[in-house]
Amino acid sequence: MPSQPSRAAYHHGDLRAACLRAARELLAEEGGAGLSLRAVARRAGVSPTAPYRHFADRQSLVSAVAAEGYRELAGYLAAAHPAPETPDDLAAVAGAYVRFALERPGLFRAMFAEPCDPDHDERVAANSVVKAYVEDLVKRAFPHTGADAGDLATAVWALVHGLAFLHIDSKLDASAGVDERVRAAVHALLTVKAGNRP
Amino acid sequence: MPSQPSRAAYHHGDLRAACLRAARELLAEEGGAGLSLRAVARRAGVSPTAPYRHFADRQSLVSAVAAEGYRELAGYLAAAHPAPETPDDLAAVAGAYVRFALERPGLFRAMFAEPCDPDHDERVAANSVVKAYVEDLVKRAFPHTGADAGDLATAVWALVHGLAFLHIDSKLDASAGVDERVRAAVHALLTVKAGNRP
DNA sequence: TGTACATCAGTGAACGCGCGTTCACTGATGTAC
DNA sequence: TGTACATCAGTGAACGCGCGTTCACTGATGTAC
Repeated sequence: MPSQPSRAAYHHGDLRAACLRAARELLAEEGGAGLSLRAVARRAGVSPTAPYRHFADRQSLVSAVAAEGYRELAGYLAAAHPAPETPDDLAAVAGAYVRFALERPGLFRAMFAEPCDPDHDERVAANSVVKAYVEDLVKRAFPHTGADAGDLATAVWALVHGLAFLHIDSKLDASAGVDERVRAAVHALLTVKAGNRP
Repeated sequence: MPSQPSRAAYHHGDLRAACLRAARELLAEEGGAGLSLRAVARRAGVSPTAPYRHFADRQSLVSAVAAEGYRELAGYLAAAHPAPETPDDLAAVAGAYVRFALERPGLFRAMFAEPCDPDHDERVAANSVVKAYVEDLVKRAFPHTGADAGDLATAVWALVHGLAFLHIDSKLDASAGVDERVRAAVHALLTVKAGNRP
């Protein structure tokens, strides 16, 4: 008779989920260097080799965590503004992007600080979702920019991505409020393009 | 009698410089994970502990490499345009920034992909030089933007920094030419601000 | 110029560590009859 | 309902590895007299 069906259903319950949770905690506490299969197992309270039942190797674990991060980022952005249409809406989403990175620097680095393993389908798909989301977003906020819509999307993404990395790597003064700085920088870019609308 | 005064002056010649060179090669070939003191010593053809004569510990070596990278980046940008004054000049410098990252992704990551060790004076100084350079650059290209000059400098730096990272982490289609993409994105931003000039 | 000595760059053995991964295993769960 | 069996999640010992760092050392270089 199992104790509870939802938790600890059998041997462990859901070791895969527990590993992912442990991996995220390790990323938060020790950064990418601390993310080892053995550390994950230790934290999940399980033998060093147990995770191999759920992940082929270390790389596979990392990719799974990154994929989870991408999905979470997409949700985070959507929550910032459900249906952004104006440049101001877009600025709010941009702020959310940077905030996401600042609140989970370890995860954010794991997602972006290396080329995506092209063999890990789940990760590739999650990455694509974010990219498509950003492009769609920019196209919706600036529907009349015409042929350079892709360039604009790239520029916007690069701007917030650069702000995120410069902040988590402490390359900017932390004196000014982060949110303010993002807003100011994004507005400097967006004010312009808004003028392009008919 | 020493063989040659410039090279192999005594025991090794200039092991410190040889270590830095070896470290850069390792970064280029294997990335940050391959940069160990032992690997550096091996590559320099010296015993595993010899580098300790020149670097207090691993962190110190990494910081020295990063500092060298910052100085090199400053030179690289200056070479792209010796005295940038117009937005077009600035776009050229921005392109150089991204090219620098693409040509030395390992070094670029070592420079930026972690908070700067605040105890390593040389590294802190080199980092400041780049930051001041970017700010000065933007101020010179847009002398009349007034109070938000700092925000604009941040935005420009973030834009090129984001482009650099998105490229070296393969988050953008590599199909379009990198230089073209940078130019297009930078122009999207700069065209606007150029309109602010009297 | 020649000798005695101090300096210090590089050596080599050794330490303890955590890592990824393998393997044969155990023991609980689920299924077929 | 009860028993026999297959499945498979997790175990634990073991492997070989490269790492950072320590230590006492050696031997070449430079200096004082």
